[in-house]
Amino acid sequence: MLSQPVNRPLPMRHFADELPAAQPDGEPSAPVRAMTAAGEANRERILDAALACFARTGLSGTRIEAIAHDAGLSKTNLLYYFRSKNALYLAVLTRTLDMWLEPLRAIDADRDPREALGHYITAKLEAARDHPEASRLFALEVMQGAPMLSAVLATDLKELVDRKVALLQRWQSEGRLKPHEPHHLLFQIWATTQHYADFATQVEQLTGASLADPAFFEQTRKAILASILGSVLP
Amino acid sequence: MLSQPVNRPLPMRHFADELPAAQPDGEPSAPVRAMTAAGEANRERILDAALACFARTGLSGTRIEAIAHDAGLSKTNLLYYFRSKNALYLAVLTRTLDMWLEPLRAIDADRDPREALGHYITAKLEAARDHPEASRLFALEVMQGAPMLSAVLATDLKELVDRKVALLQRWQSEGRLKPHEPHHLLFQIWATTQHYADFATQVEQLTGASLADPAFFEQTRKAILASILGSVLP
DNA sequence: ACCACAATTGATCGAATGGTCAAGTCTGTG
DNA sequence: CACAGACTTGACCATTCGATCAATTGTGGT
Repeated sequence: MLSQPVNRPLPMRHFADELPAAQPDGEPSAPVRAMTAAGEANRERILDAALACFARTGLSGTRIEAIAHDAGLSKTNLLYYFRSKNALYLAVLTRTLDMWLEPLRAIDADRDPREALGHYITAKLEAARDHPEASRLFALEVMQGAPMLSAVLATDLKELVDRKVALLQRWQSEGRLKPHEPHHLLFQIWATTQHYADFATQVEQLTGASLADPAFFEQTRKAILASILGSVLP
Repeated sequence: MLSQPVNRPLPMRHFADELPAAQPDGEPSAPVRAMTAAGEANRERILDAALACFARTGLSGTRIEAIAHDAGLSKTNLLYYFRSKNALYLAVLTRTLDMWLEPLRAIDADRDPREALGHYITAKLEAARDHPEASRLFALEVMQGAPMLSAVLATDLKELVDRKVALLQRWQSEGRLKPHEPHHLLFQIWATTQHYADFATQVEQLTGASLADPAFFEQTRKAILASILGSVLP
């Protein structure tokens, strides 16, 4: 049984905690005094270190002390900035989520379908190359049933995807795309691009290369584009 | 510091332990007496329960007691069959690996490329439908750098993949497949099919359906076949 | 220079949990 | 039936790890 949280006053550094912050900004409404520059920097370093650790060993697999060590702080000091491991995990997730969803938003009704989808695939593959930890973090989270993210996924992501699916359907009805269940198209793009981040170990073991290698990146991009665009463009 | 393992005699049930068993069969070389029928059944139930648990919460996230509970045994009794959590985890992995790789082996030089690849994709999608936990287990393991599987992956899987890649290249040089980097073809098949198992939560949240629904399964299969076969068949 | 509060630390607590031990009970075989 | 050894159990140990607390140091603003 958990002991009642007591809810004593204590440091205002702990804002984006268990529940999504009331202020979407993430900043505390009226802290008595602003956070020191060093403090801000520490927060960032912690979040970076936490992302790396959580992406590598998952929530339960990472010791809070390892994160602190990687960030160059003591465990206790880390707990000063984030009241609990769960709070830190959630903070990392939310901080990364926007960046992760952004490319999808860029699929715009004004653009040419071929160009929009091509850009999207390229952007996703670049994200897989530049932020593989973010990809792995979400993969781990979603694969385990998204215990912390299900709410956001069911609302924000769902809504965003619904909009894009509608757009793809419109393009289809206008004859600018071949008939093709839009959801599957999205899944296919996600799956193939993220595969190179999530399973980088395997990819490297089998091909000897990684997305960090520009030639391999371009080869991969071409392969994905050919397969996916080929099946949806008229 | 770990205390020296002591290595006392003790029960012979513990065979496939930390390291891959000397006997690939997995059976102890000459047990004083054979395992009881009930014992065998328990072993299986433990492995089943462990697969489900590990796939849901990962190695560090599952308590050994939860597995025991799901299998209907006491924790101590489970530890009688598997000397440690790691040993059990490894046993689950190896037991599942063969089943997981089998469809790839079925890609045969004698068969027609279209038929062989079509069968492979279908088989992988069926596996994703019928054994999503196995898919998730491997995904978790590989995403974390395959700490327990890297040896097997680097040898068995690598060798198998090399053979199939060579076959695909031969088909290409014979003009029976369009030129297409074979590794990417395999990755694409793996990524798209496994996606429906690994990210089932997300798929269900966004589409309201799962592979368990025959109509959705068939729709998915068609979509994947169209995209992948379309890009490699002449 | 002072002071309120941010930042940092080391000691410590307590629950969770992997694993051990000693003592059984059950069962197939001679 | 007797017994060796498979199977089962509950008590217990040791450690890890998240989290708390009290106390100290650093620092920005007046």
